Amino acid sequence: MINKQIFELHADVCKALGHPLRIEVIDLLQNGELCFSDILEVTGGLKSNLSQHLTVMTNKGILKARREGQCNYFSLSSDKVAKACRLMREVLVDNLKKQQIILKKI
Amino acid sequence: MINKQIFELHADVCKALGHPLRIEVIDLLQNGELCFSDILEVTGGLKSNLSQHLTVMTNKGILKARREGQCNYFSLSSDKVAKACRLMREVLVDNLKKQQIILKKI
DNA sequence: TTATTAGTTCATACATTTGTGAACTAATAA
DNA sequence: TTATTAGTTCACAAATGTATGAACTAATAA
Repeated sequence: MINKQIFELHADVCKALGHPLRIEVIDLLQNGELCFSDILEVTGGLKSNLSQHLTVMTNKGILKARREGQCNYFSLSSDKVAKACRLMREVLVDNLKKQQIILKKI
Repeated sequence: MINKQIFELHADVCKALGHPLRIEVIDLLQNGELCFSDILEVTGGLKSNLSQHLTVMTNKGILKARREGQCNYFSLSSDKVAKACRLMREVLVDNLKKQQIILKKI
């Protein structure tokens, strides 16, 4: 299949959403760009770990990086990422609501 | 942080998109429900493997399963999943276009 | 020049996901 | 009852992803 290659690339971009720290970063950057240390201050954890996650997200094209002097600023590559992320959050919320309804029946 | 739990749940739902076979299944189901063997016929591979992927997607609430006699029918839990998936595909396509432009400059 | 800030890269250990084939279950047909 | 169809579950090996701390680089300040 010729399409299998597309599915691999597509899944690869989607993988960039599949980690709690990366979701947190996407959430943070919805209000505009932030530099590395600002992101680190909010998320906590090791800087090496954050740096690696940001690198992955940038390589997969969901973040843009812009260096200015000592600082490295990160932003979402497009609003499509934020939109997709919000839709998946809605899917989560809908699931949790359904589970609540099931819970009440028991 | 109280939010960290949300990020974990959110990432967990997003993880369900991060595999080529699962992307292919989401693509397939955009036209409506299909039973297991119909999906297998299109995607190929081992039935045990497909079954496990479908189970994960169902558990994470992005697919619904409906048993009818011998057959197990699968469908997208909501159009939000399909929409998010299409947005991420657009992100991929935009990236590939940008790479093309860079390539031409070289 | 030396020190500091801001972040990246690397090696490695650890954890999670994935693929595989065999064994299993549940529904229907012979 | 026995066989077949349709799919699930299981155990385990292989591959991938993640966290950690130490070493590194590049830009600015003293």
